[in-house]
Amino acid sequence: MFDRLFNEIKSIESFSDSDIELGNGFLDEFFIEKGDYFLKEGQVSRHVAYIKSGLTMHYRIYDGLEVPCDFLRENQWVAYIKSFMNKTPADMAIKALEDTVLLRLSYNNMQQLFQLQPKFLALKNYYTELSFIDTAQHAADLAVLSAKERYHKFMKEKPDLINRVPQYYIAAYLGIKPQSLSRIRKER
Amino acid sequence: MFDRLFNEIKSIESFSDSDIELGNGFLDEFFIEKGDYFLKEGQVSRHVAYIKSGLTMHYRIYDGLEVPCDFLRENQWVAYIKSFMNKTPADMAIKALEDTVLLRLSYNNMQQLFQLQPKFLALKNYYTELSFIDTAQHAADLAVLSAKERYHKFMKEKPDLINRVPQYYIAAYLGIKPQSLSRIRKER
DNA sequence: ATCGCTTCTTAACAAATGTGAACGGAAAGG
DNA sequence: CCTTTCCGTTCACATTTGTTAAGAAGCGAT
Repeated sequence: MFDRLFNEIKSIESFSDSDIELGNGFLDEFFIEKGDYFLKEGQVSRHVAYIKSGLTMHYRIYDGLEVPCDFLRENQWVAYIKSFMNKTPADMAIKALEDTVLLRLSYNNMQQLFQLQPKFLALKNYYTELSFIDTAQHAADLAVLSAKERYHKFMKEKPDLINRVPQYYIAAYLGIKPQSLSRIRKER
Repeated sequence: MFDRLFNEIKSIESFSDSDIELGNGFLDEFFIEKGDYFLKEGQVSRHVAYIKSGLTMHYRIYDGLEVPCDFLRENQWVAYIKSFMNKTPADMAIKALEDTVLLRLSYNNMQQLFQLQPKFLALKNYYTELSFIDTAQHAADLAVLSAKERYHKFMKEKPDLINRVPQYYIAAYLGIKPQSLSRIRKER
């Protein structure tokens, strides 16, 4: 059932089958309906989670407007590291844009897992680095590319999201207004 | 001599004095002249380093233009995780904007350190998360703030860099042209 | 299917940022 | 010390993006 996650994990840190079983024991399945929250602003994040199916969005509110900074979907990990690791109230929220099925790992379970098998620490490191690289690329795109170029790149790299994420969220993610995105889309 | 680094490390992961000594044994001091490179594009990064003094800049070339994505200075760690961890050629360069004194840690030494004391793995995790948070904030600023707001925020948060980094680099970091930055600076 | 609400589109105009060029001063190198 | 190059500034004008407002289209709930 969770083959994809486990095969991926094995290839990253050469986990044994017993490691996998160990890890599996600490996960619990969790469901979030479309529009509901994985993490609300002000809460301390207690879990990270692997997305079995569905779609989540990290975002902040600026001037009453929801501004996304990340979209995560099936076969990705969702977490707000800043709140989760430091146990501080989140200055950001995460909500489901679709009905979403998760495999959750709590903070305490994660710490136990790290004690029992330090390779899992290296694994978490690995995933953090992946997110870091993505975020750095997004920042570079915002600094260097025009609005039009950012949209075309988004379309090329995440074509599935174009139809799963409302356009005003995509616009905000790209740092432009919905009307501007509409204008860009109209050109050819 | 390295009190600041060691005190910081101790407070993060409750390292003992012998841990600190262990770590210290794996570091070597390294000097980079202003304008020289910590990492060239195309090279595989072999080290991370703690900056004792000086200033470095991560950047990419776009249209023949150097576009910074990070400035790091004394008491911070400099690294290009993507190349260093995956042993892939860097798609980015890091150079010194001032004469810079580093404490370097090689990839092999880091791995040894992780074997001998897994806490160091948690420490690396911690520093990666810090950079991640900074980068995510920078991306959000680029998406949400106007050029003027980005500049004022930069001035407020990193006032020392205003005088240490050439303005055309700051402009590129903020995602604007040098002339626009000049115009913003002129207004009062 | 209909109603009500949200999202998307369009347009005219305003504001912000980019472009190209010129100038002057600062810094670097001989 | 002089020369050369680089950097920061300024300006006029072009282009991009934002703003405001309105209507069309999509979507959910009844």
